[in-house]
Amino acid sequence: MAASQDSVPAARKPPTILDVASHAGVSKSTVSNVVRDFPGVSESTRRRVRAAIDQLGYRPNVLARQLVQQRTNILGVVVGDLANPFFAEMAKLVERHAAARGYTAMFCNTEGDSKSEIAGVETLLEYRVAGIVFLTFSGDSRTMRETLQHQVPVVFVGCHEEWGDVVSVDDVRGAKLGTRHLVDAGHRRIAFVAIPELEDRSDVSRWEGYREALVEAGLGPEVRISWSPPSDHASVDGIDRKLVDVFNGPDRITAVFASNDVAAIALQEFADRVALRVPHDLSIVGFDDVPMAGLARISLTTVAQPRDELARLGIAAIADRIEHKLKGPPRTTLVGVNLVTRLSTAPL
Amino acid sequence: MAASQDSVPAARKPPTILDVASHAGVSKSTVSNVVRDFPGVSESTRRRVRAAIDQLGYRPNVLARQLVQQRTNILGVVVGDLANPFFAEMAKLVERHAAARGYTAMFCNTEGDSKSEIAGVETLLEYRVAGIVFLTFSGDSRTMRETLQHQVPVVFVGCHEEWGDVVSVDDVRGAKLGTRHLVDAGHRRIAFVAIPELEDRSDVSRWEGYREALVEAGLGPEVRISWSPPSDHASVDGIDRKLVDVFNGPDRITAVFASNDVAAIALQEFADRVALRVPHDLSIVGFDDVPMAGLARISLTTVAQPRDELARLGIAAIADRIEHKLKGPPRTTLVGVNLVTRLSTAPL
DNA sequence: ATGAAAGCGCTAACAG
DNA sequence: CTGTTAGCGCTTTCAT
Repeated sequence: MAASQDSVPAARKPPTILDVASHAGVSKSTVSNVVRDFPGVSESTRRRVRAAIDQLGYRPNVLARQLVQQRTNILGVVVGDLANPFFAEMAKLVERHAAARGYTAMFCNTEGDSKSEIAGVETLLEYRVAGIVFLTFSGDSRTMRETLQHQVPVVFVGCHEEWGDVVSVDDVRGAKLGTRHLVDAGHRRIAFVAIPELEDRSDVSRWEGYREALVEAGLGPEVRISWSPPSDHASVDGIDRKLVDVFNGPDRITAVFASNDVAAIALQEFADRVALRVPHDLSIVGFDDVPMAGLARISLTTVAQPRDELARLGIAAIADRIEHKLKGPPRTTLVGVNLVTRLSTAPL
Repeated sequence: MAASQDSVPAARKPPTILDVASHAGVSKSTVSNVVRDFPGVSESTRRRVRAAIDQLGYRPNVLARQLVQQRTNILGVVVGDLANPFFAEMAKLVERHAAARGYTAMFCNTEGDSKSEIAGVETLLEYRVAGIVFLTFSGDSRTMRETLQHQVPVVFVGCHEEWGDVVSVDDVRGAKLGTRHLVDAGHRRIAFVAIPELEDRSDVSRWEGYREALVEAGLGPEVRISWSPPSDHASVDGIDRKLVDVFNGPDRITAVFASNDVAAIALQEFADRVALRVPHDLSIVGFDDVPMAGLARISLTTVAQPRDELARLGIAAIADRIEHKLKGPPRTTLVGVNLVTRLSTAPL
């Protein structure tokens, strides 16, 4: 094989609709009509045009089309951490459902940083995305709302802000379910654990659910642990402590409700490291039901979110909004959660 | 708050460069010059224009710009399974490095299906992406090559095809390393496990490395297990068998080299289920070193790929190709792997 | 049934 | 230093 054959050539200019037109001996409008399957085109010309298209390898330029149509089929998807298995799966599902409805997804990973969240959204807006799907909203609601106001439809999937459509689980209910499971198992000293980098509005609701469950059970006080794995320290009710101390001593925490599975699994890992036995010394409940949670070796009790349903309804909501099938004030759709009981929890 | 305030309004038409121009009392070229930080613009007009931009909330229309410039800053990223933690992490890194070099990533999940791979690439091509990054290439090389030929630069990151730039680890060497670790531990009956849905060119190389390690050690024959978790059966050297039987009896397999961590962890899970002890009854080596592999409860011995380096070099390669800083025939860049020894392997 | 013409919002010469 | 002009590739009236 000659070297020249193997060389990577400068990208050749792709054929335009005009090339096809002259090749087929018709006007460009006719080509356009054929491409878009517009009715009134005679069978013979249609065939001729099709032939020219195949021959030249013509592919319509979406940018040009969308420029004249004044709207794109691009959906911006904002996600905090693609490496978090929950979001990875959601991203995949969102992409699939978007494609099924004729939209192309443009992702934007924000690292949970409100600065890059704004920057990402700005980029999406420059591409004139038809809508934005937030899988995480970690940012500053005020600023974001200002930059987005009246620009594009927005849907929050698995998270919530009151200024856009929402499709999510009832986080309060879910957290209550998870915490109550611990209460029912006889635990009295139950803490809430969150990873600060990932905190958003959902965490607030989950904290709320946790709190309500404690109150209803006449338990208290609530204990909030803010922990960045794999650190040995954490902020417990706002003050810095050695994490291991929290789980030892007479007043020790015997069970934890984590605001998501990543936090829960990190805590389990921590427990293993410091020779705390789960669930014997410490029961752990997570939130999300990431695939990993189901592994026998992890076996995490957790509150499962119906990921596919979230993605499907989320895309449906924004597509309907874009296509003006849905009008009026923001709508919230809540889907059910259910507790998956595994081996990370046990009676006290 | 009035209901009308909360309603989701029809997207307002965003201001154009002309609006800004008239607002600032200059021509649109001047606005354009300001936006693009073009030198020769007087400080006073620059300020006036900037003011108008802020006031109107003007945001350049990237589509229009890229249409006239005849090139986009969009990078297409083709990935087989975003939910696979290795690819999720790679996707995230690729997005970040792309952004750092001024490109926007457009992802396209193929489910390892060559049909949707083609469809996805077609879509990317319609958007006139500046280049395509393959994180997986599961497809039909022939067809793909035809559709891409002379269209856009292509880079294969962590996978390889000879018709584009490649940035990957030396899969053969990596697999040899992993397998040799088993050989050195005294294992004599070592099998190769792959999940058919995820197989691609890398798997072929990894099989090759596995084979070479066996040959060099004077061991054999090689055994290839093609398994779809969590099935109880698998194709062993082409014939269907109960998977558990492979690891029992006098001629039992005592160690396995899996073509990736997902397969390895699935196998470990299977072993747990059928009461095979890892590593006592069965040693397992994976490939990738996904974050999960490092959890104490998983503790998978595996061949680690330097993900960030792969992503960085991959983006550098394609960006250089796009920007004509790199010319000539396809180039292959191999980066080092290293074996991470954990508790899933032990001497026979 | 087909073609001509007017833009979509922007950049990039080129004039002034 | 600033404005004028000619497109980029396409869709969309409106004639023919």
